Amino acid sequence: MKLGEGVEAAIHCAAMLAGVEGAATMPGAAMAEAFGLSPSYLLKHLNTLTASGILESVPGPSGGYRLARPAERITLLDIVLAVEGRETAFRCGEIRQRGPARLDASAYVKPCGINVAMQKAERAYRVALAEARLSDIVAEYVSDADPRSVAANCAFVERHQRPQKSSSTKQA
Amino acid sequence: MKLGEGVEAAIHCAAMLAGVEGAATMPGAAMAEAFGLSPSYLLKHLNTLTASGILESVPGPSGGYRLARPAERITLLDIVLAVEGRETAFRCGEIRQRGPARLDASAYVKPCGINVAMQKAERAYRVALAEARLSDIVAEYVSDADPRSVAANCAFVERHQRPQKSSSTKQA
DNA sequence: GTAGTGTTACTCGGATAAATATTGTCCGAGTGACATCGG
DNA sequence: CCGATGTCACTCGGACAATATTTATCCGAGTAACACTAC
Repeated sequence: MKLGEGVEAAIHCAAMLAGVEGAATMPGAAMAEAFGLSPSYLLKHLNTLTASGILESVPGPSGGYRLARPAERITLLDIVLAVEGRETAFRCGEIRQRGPARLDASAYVKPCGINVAMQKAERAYRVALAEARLSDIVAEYVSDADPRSVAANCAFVERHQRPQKSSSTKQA
Repeated sequence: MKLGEGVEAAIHCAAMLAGVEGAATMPGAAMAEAFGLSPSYLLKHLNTLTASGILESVPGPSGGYRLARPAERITLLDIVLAVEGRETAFRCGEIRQRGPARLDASAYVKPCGINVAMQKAERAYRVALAEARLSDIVAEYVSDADPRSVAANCAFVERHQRPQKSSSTKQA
């Protein structure tokens, strides 16, 4: 029961990218510097988020990352599953079938009760994460957090975001 | 987001020990054979459960393990926390403080919103696990599972449990 | 002055090592049961 | 026959490797901006 370090970084980056306006992008190196992380390692996680369709990446100068869809349609569950993998934390190995006397398959058609209970708990976990939209996280941060912190982060975003001239579709 | 293999084994062992009557004990080697696991490795997890106060161990011949308290007072959360550790899966590294301009501590008195959301989800997970009592797991198994499986497991318990002389020696 | 072109610098992306946690195995300490011996 | 005693086998417990996963790093492919040259 341990989440990787990268989950925290991924969520923070996504929240920061939610602050960039329109189709502008922000380089991964800037976010790495912002959070004091290894640029190369952060890139790996951002790449994973891109592969999962949460972020979009633009190569070349003035390139970087941006959200692939509005922050209202991105949940913490999306990010966690992308970084940590989609499979459940508890995986039933069906060790009951290796029991004292292995009966034939007809005795194991009903699912293992332990597995059911564990999956039920994990579903509650995922539901709670799915209810946390990235836009909510950002909104609460802007309204509740210390104004100095908000101002500093907004200034950082303004300073490092790279507007896209030939942007195809999105305009704020 | 991955639970260790030992969690499944620990829960199955606890469920099996719930079937042991009175103060009788069951050797770890028997449970290892029952589930097709390495005896030495299973002992490690059972030892952890003992250290956490969930199981009791009796050394010597006719020794083994038994539940330290009634199955009604043991939840899946107890077992999971004992095996996987009590700390939360998501640990906030406060990377927000390593941001662009590190403000003084007064700007970070409010907790990180991301951490709050993650902990809220994990609390839901733990609540669900805490609601799953070991006695419920066993009861549902006895009533719902295939009768052949129940009979086989009961026979196995009867065959391998070691009654303790210094306590109420129940003979079935 | 303007358009074309070559260079350059900056970006992401994947392949490659180090560190850490998990899994698996082994041997030793301790204890109750059993057989033996003496009364 | 009954009790004391020494030996033994069986138990858990912690220390020691092997493996898998996570973390961290480096170098390469691609692209748009920039500077330069020619017209």
